[in-house]
Amino acid sequence: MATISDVAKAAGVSVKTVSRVLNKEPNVQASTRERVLRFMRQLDYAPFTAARTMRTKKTGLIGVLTRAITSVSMTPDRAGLPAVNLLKGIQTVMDQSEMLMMVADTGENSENFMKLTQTFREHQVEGILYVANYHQEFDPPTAFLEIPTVLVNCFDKRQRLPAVVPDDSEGGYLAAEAALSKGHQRVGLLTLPETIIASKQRKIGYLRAHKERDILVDQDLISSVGEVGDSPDVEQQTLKKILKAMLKLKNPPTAICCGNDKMAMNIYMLMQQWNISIPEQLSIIGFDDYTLVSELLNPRLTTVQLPYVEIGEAAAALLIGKIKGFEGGKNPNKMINQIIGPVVWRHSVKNFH
Amino acid sequence: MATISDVAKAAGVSVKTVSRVLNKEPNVQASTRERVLRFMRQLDYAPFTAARTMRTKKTGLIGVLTRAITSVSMTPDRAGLPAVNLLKGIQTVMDQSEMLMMVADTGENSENFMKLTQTFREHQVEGILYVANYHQEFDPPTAFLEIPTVLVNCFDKRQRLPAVVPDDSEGGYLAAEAALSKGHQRVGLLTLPETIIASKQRKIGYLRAHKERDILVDQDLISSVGEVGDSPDVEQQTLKKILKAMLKLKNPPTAICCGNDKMAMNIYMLMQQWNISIPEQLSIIGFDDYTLVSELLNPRLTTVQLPYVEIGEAAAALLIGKIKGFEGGKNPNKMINQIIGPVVWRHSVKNFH
DNA sequence: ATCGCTTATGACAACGTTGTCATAACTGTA
DNA sequence: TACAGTTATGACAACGTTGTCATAAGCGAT
Repeated sequence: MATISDVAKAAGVSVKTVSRVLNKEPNVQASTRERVLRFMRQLDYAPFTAARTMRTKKTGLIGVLTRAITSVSMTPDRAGLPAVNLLKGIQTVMDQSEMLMMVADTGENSENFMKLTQTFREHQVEGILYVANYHQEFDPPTAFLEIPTVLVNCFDKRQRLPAVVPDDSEGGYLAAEAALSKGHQRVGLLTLPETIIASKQRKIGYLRAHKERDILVDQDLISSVGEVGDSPDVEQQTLKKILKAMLKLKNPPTAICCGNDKMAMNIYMLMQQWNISIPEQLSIIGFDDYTLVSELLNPRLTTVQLPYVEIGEAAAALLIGKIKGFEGGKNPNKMINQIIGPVVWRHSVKNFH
Repeated sequence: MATISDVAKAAGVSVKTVSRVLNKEPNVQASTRERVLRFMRQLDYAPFTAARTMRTKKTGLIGVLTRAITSVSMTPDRAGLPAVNLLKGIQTVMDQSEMLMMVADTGENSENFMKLTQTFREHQVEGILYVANYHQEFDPPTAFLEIPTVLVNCFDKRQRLPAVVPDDSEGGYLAAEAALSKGHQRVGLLTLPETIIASKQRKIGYLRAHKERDILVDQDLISSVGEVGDSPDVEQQTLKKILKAMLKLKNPPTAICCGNDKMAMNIYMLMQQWNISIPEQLSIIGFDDYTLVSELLNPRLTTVQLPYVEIGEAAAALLIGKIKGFEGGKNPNKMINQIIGPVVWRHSVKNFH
């Protein structure tokens, strides 16, 4: 591999001059610059990042710590939108900023986690993105506090680190509104397990929407489906039971807000079995806009978009801003940035007006 | 940040001794080692990879060049199994080998591609994995030939680089056999666009299966669905037309092998509309085992598994083998390694026996 | 011709680590 | 007691690059 001094020798200049050309510094004569560049090409010279890093302490590296890759499941699980979409958003921004991602997947065990953080430190990453695969709380290790870090899809309760997360409360509001604004009076809410943050927050939004419209909330129309560890089969059975009970009420719901699009899909299946037509007899509102599901269901699913790509972008922009020293991202001063997408209107909600 | 010489000074030894402890070299007295380690912890010392790399030229870095992240589509497309599963397999092996992935997504434009390759070179990656998002041919740039490289889900026609790809021919054979072995005599084949390598090879396997059983192939039962650029809507229309024609034949198929699970899903929808029951009136065999689809369809889909995780693992093992100098991976001597999964039996194929 | 100012270039040290070689301190053997 | 062989340690250079400083060359104004 040719080095800077090989080029210098060939071009008959000092290494410093080659360095200047390399870094596009001023005060190099055009003719000299040309010649140096010519010899660089000729010798197939490539700068040696390690040496450069040694002097400048800059690597152009961003460490991405995640479970998004390993969590891409071969078996269908409760999880909704694949978390890789977060990476997609991050990738886009990194690409524009000439930064390179070092992706480390933590897999299942969290001891791996500390080891990988250490490795990042040794490689002198300039910033860290910690990407959770669903909206959750996260207690960052001290190493994170020493390097510019942004949390993605999770947050630090003690607010020491900036975070970008879905605005689930607003999402729950939008989901309920999707039904209420079309004249529905009895709107059911089937949430993911209650322990999940998204469930709690969306319920808050759902309640707010009812309050704003002075529509009384019926607790019989609200239920969480299953526990966190449930197998898909168990989950499906639980859903069936709950839904059956809800539809047997003397005053059943005319619309149901689902925990995610996959749950909506399961409901579609049940409705088909029970010969209940969507949306004529029952309207369905999903969550995620997992288009693989929402666009393929029949009728297509009206759902609240969970903008993972956007969230990833915002987080990456925020981080780059922190590193480069200028304020970047959507709300640079807020510690927790919340983002939610719009309702994507399709054909699963009946209009009573 | 503490350096090796800070530690040396604190412990009252030379830097070289600290270096020896760091690299677990022999010939260090136990007591000295202890003391050095103690001061390392105390000073929160972390070795500086850049400096180390400068001497050793080893980085522990593997460059992964891919479109698997960007290609995670928000809009439903023809693509089958998400290519991130390949990354998942790779990740597992890298983790075990103490290697770190530098993931660079090439996105759409291929000029990016050369730039990223160059960046890898500058960062002194010890090996490169090029991950295509569907089985295709690939013409590697010369830079790839100078660094240990393994192609994943694609291959070099001139066989200069080792590759791991799906065994689509065998897959096509297995798909056809899934029907033939259950007594079907008229098995349809609906392929993805003909230009795709998978389509061609699977057809070969399909034909071989028929030949082995001395069952005549009827060209009317074979068709490719759509062109590469088609929108989902157009594709669905095309599928509808082709399928309608095929089922109207005086001697219609009793089973159909699909290009992928998504296509199978579309067929399920059509069958539902046309009131044709699966598998009683028509058996369906998928491809991919995209469980999100295959496990949720009703009846669950019998399909040929496309083992992306395994393929990723094999490729990574092969690369690590090349780098570490020992023979690794499944078939270290073959340039093109083909892998396919088994038929996953579910309930979409009728048994005539 | 002289001065001051800008532009172009180079010499040299430094970054943190490890490889090479030298040497001191021990060990066991004759 | 002397000698060879092993073990533990350190001094120093080198890796490829860039930051600092020095200096030479060119230029316009006096």
